[in-house]
Amino acid sequence: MTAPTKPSHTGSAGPASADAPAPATSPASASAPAETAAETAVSGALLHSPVIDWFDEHARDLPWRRPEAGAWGVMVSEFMLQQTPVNRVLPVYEQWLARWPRPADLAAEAPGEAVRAWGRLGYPRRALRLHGAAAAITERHGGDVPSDHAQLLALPGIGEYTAAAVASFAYGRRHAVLDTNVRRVFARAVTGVRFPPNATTAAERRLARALLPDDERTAARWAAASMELGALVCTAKNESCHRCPIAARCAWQLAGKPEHEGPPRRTQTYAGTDRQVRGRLLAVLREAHGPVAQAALDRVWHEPVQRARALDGLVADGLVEPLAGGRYRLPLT
DNA sequence: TACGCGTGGGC
DNA sequence: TGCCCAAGCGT
Repeated sequence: MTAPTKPSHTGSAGPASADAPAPATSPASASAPAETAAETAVSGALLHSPVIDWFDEHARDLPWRRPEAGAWGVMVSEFMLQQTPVNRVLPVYEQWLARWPRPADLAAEAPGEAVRAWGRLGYPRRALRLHGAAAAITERHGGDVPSDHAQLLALPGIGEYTAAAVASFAYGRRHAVLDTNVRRVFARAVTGVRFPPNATTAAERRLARALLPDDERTAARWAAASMELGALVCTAKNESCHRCPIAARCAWQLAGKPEHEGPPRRTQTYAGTDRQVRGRLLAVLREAHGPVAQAALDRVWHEPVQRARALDGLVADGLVEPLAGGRYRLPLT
């Protein structure tokens, strides 16, 4: 119930408190400038107000941002948004919350029902983990989503980003929320490069912490605002610098928007992989309400070795339950 | 650290 | 058309 809706923020966005003296050793690529903590603090304070003001004006009205979503709504949305676009999440989110309005409601269901309701959002292990997290919340936290970062982090499917996001968005806590959007905004606005490194670095975490406003409420607004800026304006492709509230201070803009240097950005293959086979197998099981015969699964992929490997993988992951007589179903337990 | 893990839309 | 991308996590 503590979801911060649209509080005033214009208060003290105090100077950032950097814990580390200075990132003396910049990453191998030399992409990060050797900023002092003091310089970072100054630039951070200059960024907060324009970005938060922009957010107040342009933030999307998303269901998990409404007060009635609660911490559970925020948490469900964060699971679904891990690598899946907002527009595809919206309908599934609404159905999910209507069916399981509290963690205990989901925990009382078979995990296979979570997998089925997940539909075509992709990465269905997230559904299993969300079910597991709901069970853990019911058992260990009396059915309430914890607000403590460490307790969130201990739940299945919740990593560094999601723990910070739930604590910040649902409870207004002060955490560096470092997702792909924020990393891109920082890479451009502060570091002056087009894209962040492939994997999150210690330097990025330091920077995110240094840029975090001291005031808790302001920090939570900043987290949501910087993320939204990356999602709507400072996008990976076709960025809209003309709409950006900090374009005049953006290091990348000031440097003439240089092209990406360094290692190629990671791209994932899909066609012909086990992943594609797993997707087809699970699609059959989702649509069948009951055990499925081996023969029905055999039809989704012609190559028997890969097909068997994919099915074994699904079973090993707990997404599929093998039954006697070569039949399979979504897991009941 | 790098990789495996789904799915669909935009260009 | 392929390729790139989308609020990561676990190992």
